[in-house]
Formats: sequence, structure tokens, C-alpha cells
Amino acid sequence: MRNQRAAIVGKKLPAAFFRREDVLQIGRELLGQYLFTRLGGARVTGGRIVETEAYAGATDRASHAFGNRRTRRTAVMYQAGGVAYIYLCYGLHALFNIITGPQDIPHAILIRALEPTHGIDLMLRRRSKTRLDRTLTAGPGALAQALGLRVRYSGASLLGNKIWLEKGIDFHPAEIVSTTRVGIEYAGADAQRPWRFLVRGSAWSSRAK
DNA sequence: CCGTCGATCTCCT
DNA sequence: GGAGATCGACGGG
Repeated sequence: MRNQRAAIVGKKLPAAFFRREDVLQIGRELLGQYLFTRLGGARVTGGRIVETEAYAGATDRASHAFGNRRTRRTAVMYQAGGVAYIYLCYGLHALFNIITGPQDIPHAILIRALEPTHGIDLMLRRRSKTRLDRTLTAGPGALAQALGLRVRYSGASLLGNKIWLEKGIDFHPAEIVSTTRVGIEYAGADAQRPWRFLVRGSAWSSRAK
């Protein structure tokens, strides 16, 4: 009942959504879905996802879990889908990922941008901004900061009432752009895979090169 | 508008 | 010792 009450705009995405094997398909389907947080207080913050990147676990050179590498940082990637993987990038920025697939399959989806819809004033405060524009939540580091997502929440369930997803828009394939992922030039042939997904024409996407 | 650069944690060589 | 799933400040055109 508590979880029902936590829903803001629609039904929560269930464990079965996250535990499917096809990380590329989930990466596409996450576009248009709502991501919400209620962290450090009563206020809900979030919006509709407009940009994702899929990381295909053991076989993907761009993945932290390539070759089934296990470190303290990446241990949560091996849990069953539906938990957060949050790590520190360049020593500064928390990057938020959704772990997908069955247990021991370390698939992850990086959430790169969203269209803010809820708790915009609190997100502005977390980002030390006064005006709402695309820089509030465009780019994975900016998005995580706006939502209050810190490394300490890595491993948190996405099925509870602190961090969760809800049903939003389902886009037609023609409304989705797929292109190469950002910042993984070291990944050889995997750097060329079109595993970054964007809502076509969205004004809220990152402009990373 | 664009390119450059510093910040500074985790993991790898 | 070096690089990285980044961002924002700064200086030049």
C-alpha cells in the first residue's frame, strides 16, 4: 500500500521490466518513462527520461563489468535487475545507472538526460541554479546531482519509495535516435556500437560529442 | 560560438 | 603513474 501511495503519475515499473535479458531493448523502452527520487526529505524530484546508454556487461569493452570484472565498485552490477549502480566519474560526478537482466548478468543502462517535471525548485537548488533550462538535467553528472543521487545509494532498490520509475510515454521506433556512446573511445570496436538512445528532437538531451 | 583546462576518486598497469 | 560512461569556468574569435 505504501508503494501504491508513492506513485505520482502512473504505475511503478515492476521487477519484471528490469530483469529481462535484452539490455538494448530496455534502453530504448526507458525513453519516456518517469524517474523519481524522494531523498533527504519529503519532496519528490524527477522527470521523463530522454537519453540513455546501454552497457552490455561481460562482452562490452566499454562496460565496467567487461570480462566479468568484479571490484567493490562493480559488485552491485551482478545483482538481479532493478537496482541502482552509481559510481564516481573523474573523481567528481556521480553517474546513475539502472542494472538490468537476471542475477550474475551485469548489464547496465546509464541515464544521461531527462525532461524535468517534478520538484524543479529543489532540483535547481541542488544544482545551484536559478533558471530552468536544459543544463539542469542534460548530461549524466548533472542529472544525478539534480535528483540527489549520490554514490552512497549505489545498490539501492528501484522498486521502493526512495528511487523508482513509473510508466510514462512509449515511443514509436521512428521517434527514437540511436547513435554511438559518449566518452568511450578506448573501447575499440565497441565504441562504434549505436547503443546511445535519444528521443528524436527533444530539447532536453545532452549535447555531448 | 568554440576549444582548453582543472577538479580529484577508483581501478588498472 | 595514468586514464576515465563529466562539468563548468575561462579566454579568444
